[in-house]
Amino acid sequence: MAELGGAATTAAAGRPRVNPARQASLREHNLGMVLAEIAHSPNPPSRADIAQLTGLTRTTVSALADQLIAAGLAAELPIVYSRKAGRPAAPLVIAGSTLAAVGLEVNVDYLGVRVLDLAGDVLAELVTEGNYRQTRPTVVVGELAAMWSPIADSLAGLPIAGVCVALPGLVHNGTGPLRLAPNLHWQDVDVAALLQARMQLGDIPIALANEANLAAQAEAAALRHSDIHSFFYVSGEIGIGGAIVRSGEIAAGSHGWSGEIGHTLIDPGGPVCGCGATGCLEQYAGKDALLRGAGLELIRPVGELAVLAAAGSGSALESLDRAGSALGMALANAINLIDVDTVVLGGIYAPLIDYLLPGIVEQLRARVLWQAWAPIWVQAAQAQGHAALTGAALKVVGRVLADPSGWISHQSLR
Amino acid sequence: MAELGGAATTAAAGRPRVNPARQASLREHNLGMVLAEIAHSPNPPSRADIAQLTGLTRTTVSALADQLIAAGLAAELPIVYSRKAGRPAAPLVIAGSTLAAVGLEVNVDYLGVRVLDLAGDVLAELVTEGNYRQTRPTVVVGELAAMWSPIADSLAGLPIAGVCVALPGLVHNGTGPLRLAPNLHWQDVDVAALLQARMQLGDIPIALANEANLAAQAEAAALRHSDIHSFFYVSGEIGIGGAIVRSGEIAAGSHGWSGEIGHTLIDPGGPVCGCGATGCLEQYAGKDALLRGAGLELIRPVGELAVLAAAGSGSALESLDRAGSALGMALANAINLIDVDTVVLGGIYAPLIDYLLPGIVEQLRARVLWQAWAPIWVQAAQAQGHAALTGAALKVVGRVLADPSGWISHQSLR
DNA sequence: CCGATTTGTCAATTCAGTGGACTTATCCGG
DNA sequence: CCGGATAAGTCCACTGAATTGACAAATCGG
Repeated sequence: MAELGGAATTAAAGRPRVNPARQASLREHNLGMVLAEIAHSPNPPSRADIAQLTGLTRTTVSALADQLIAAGLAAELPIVYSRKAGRPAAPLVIAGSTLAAVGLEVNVDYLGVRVLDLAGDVLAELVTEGNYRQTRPTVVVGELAAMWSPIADSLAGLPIAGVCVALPGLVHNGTGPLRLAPNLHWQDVDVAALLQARMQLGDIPIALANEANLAAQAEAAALRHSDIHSFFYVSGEIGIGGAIVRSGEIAAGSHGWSGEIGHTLIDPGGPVCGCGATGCLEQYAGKDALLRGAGLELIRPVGELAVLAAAGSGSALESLDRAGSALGMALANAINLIDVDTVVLGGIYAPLIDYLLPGIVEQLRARVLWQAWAPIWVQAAQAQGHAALTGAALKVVGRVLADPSGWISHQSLR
Repeated sequence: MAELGGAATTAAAGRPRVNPARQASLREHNLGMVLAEIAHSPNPPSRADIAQLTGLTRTTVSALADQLIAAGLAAELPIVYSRKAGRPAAPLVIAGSTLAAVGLEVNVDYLGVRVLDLAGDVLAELVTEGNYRQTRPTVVVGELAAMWSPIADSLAGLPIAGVCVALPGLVHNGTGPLRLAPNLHWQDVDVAALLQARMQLGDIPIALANEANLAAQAEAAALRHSDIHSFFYVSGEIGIGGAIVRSGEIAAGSHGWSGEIGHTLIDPGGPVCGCGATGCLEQYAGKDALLRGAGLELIRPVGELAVLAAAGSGSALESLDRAGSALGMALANAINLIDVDTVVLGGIYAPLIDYLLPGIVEQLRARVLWQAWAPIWVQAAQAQGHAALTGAALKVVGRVLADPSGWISHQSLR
């Protein structure tokens, strides 16, 4: 976004290049800017507000807004009487229910479908709890497609802007196959192709992404109206995922695999990890390690751990403290490396944050080089309830918001 | 760069915003694109070549090229007869000797000045070896300014595009004070203000940056015509610095402090580090640790270590192996986190790479999650001879190349 | 009801890039 | 030695997007 002439084309094995800018690029850019302003303002802005905020003239904003309204991407609210002098403003909002952004998720203990409209409101949703460890991809994808089909009917002709699937593993470049999902026990599965065959979506593109990255995207959206736009997101589940967010955007890395913090080295003499190495963070702060350390069965929900800790159970507190310290060490490494000043703890860590924080803070104090010069914030995630599912749908929404002209011309073709 | 309407303005404590695009933004963008093409093509391109490469029309490229030539940023070479049919092409190059980009460096064992022109050729250079541990900033900056003054005279009226200073420590945001340079023993020093007072440059801005980040910038320039544009750069010195390079640009982080890998945790039971924590990478792979492990005095040059290793010295090989393993562990963490597929070893590691590589590769094999799906490259730095000094000057060059219209209008004001 | 004020629109202007035709300059084959 | 083929660079009329300043619309306050 914000690239003149569309995104820079990173030609395979070539020097990074930028696209030429023509008159149409101006339109695309400014159209995107106006739509972003409508989408992200705390309350619906008027054309004049947008002109003020963007630096464009009212004339230009008017023309652009009209185009957005005509395309069904924005809408005018009834004018609101502000009891101030002057002609009252017509507030603009993102148009709801004009398109469907589909988020899907395959995770270790549930499958999910969530459909948002452009405004981010939920149009439909379905989550099936289950146990998907060591499953066969074709079967699970079939189940997911079966969940989709009644929802597809209920959407009744609403144009589908795209589909994005959250997966608990390494996804190659946002489209390529799922390389490795250790807890599902999947490897080199072309999830997009499997879904394409079963969902009957025609040529609607199916994107794949890592679950933690998408949860971070949902969190970035939740924090949009705060001052926090760059942070490191930690997603505590069976495994520990993470994502780097800069100015509200996921920094995905060269292959889309960035943010993997679960196998940070904590102690070379530590326990052997499922990945084959020794002393990984996951062995100290993963869900299994937390529960085992507290003497709980691995299938118990983490809520029980919080209950035990609140009751003062020694083994629970000890397990949480150990996990907190280990998390702190790994996060200190990460913060020194990528220089962010905020850490957001999601997944199972959010409800446990009070017990984890002392250990984390102690390690950050000791190990982050610049901790004396700038504050470091650690907080629980705002986005709740299958955040990755929301993030997946938001990714589709974001694509339309970032390039409304693309969507408009795409729509006008059908 | 590549942002329509100039860089996005990240307003303090506001949501990230983008600038409005007007006609002039088109010019700026395309002018920058044409200049970048001239600067980065392996051999001097003609107007027609540039049109081909950028996607602009020949007409447009001609107009833009003429503007660049008029501004003294580009120049036409004598036409070259290619023995092909058709009118011969006039090759365009970056104009040499039309402006001066000044790189300065304060490091632990030398001070340096290096002046490049826009084409990247060295116009002047002066390096003074010395021992600057535990020095007083005013004295050292005075020395540096004294080195500058004869060079300034020799540049005889060439316009100075900017000054950038490489420092071995945490620099706040590229301009703010130097927060901490442990080996110089400096803390919260406003180096820019000190230099401004002594260099008599008028209102020419003085930027500051971390030495490792700038060395990485030089390396990125050296690798420009290769296929490598994203990598993690490790700068082995007394301390161990690093930098993240993505598509040829330094990813500096929220405060400009990213890339610090020297205090990655290797073993919580390890030796106490100067930073106060235990088991940092620096204690295993820093210059002092390497020499001490090999039984050498700390003031010896690392060349002696390579000699000992080549002669088969057990303690030298052991020290190098230990360092290699530790580096491998830290790099595995970093690669999992930021997802790059290339590591460049600079500073003292470049000449020692053959001895370090086995340990590094072993750890990367064991700990990088995706190592089975994509190759990881580890190589020695190409840029030699005070790379940070070159990087500092290149940063100034880069600013002009990225925004030629800014430079042109700036120049026309005087 | 009228002036002040603010929103939204209209018309004329400016400016950058495009597309097609044209000029310039070379190579090559007869 | 000349003319056709070929490619580079330029000229010119045109298009499209944003700007500027004026104007119409709609409200508030006295």
